[in-house]
Amino acid sequence: MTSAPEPAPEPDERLSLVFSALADPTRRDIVARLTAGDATVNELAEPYDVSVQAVSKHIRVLEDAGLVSRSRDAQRRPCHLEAEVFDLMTKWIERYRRAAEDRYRRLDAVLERMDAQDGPPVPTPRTTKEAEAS
Amino acid sequence: MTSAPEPAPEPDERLSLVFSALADPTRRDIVARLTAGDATVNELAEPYDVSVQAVSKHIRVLEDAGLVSRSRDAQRRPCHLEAEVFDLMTKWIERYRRAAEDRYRRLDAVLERMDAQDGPPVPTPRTTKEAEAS
DNA sequence: CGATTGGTCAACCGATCGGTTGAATTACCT
DNA sequence: AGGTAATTCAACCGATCGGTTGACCAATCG
Repeated sequence: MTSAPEPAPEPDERLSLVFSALADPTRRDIVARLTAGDATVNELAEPYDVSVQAVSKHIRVLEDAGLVSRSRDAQRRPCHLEAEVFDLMTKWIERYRRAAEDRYRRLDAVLERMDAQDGPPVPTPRTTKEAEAS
Repeated sequence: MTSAPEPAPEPDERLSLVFSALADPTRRDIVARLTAGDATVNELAEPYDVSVQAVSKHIRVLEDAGLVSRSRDAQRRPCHLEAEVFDLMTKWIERYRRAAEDRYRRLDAVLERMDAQDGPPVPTPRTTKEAEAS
């Protein structure tokens, strides 16, 4: 009972966990430091002026988000940065960055056409309502 | 007093705001829908079964994070998705994704060397403690 | 003008968060 | 076996979060 088999969260909740985990500056700093190599809880806790328990909790959050994994080394539990998750984030972000770019391009095209002819009276970009109707 | 000039948050806090804003699935959904075009608060609130005030708050959070901007159109306040912020996130993520990759490459090199000679007795990756000493 | 539409402000509520302290657990070391 | 180092568990605390309801602007329409 001590180790539940982790019911494998669906990707949307996974994203929530990852973003939420990285919303805390201390947690981001821990991630940054782990890029230099694996580290134990005590090593990670040393630079901050909070209790070791607090850092342990932070690591737990990162672990639940899939950002770090841990192995066993005697009584130590070294933390290891998982790279895979960054791909997940990059994919999510890239999708919307690209969409925004496309929107810019479309707007540019409209402006160009407006410039070529005289002024059509609808310069406002389409709302989602209008988009649904198409 | 009603409109403070926004003291321009430093990049680290900015990252906290962005990640925190995107940690909520409703907010991510709003962002997704805004890629199809600008939309008003009421339009954005319509699909969800929460109050308009709640959605208004969500939009406020996205705005504070710099993810959306708003203009005026009569009594309407159309929301517009800001693309710039995604670059900030991508830059942050890419940095650590790359670092993780480098770490893999270094490990591969070590393993190769171990394979060429007989076995050097230190297969464990360096800890941050050790990294500091170098 | 008064009524209505679009949106926000204010106060409140239960849940979660980041932090604490104290006790328990686990594995090593004489 | 006893001691101690590394980590986690448990209970608690104040602050913030996501949500509600009700009142309050602000701008348009009759």
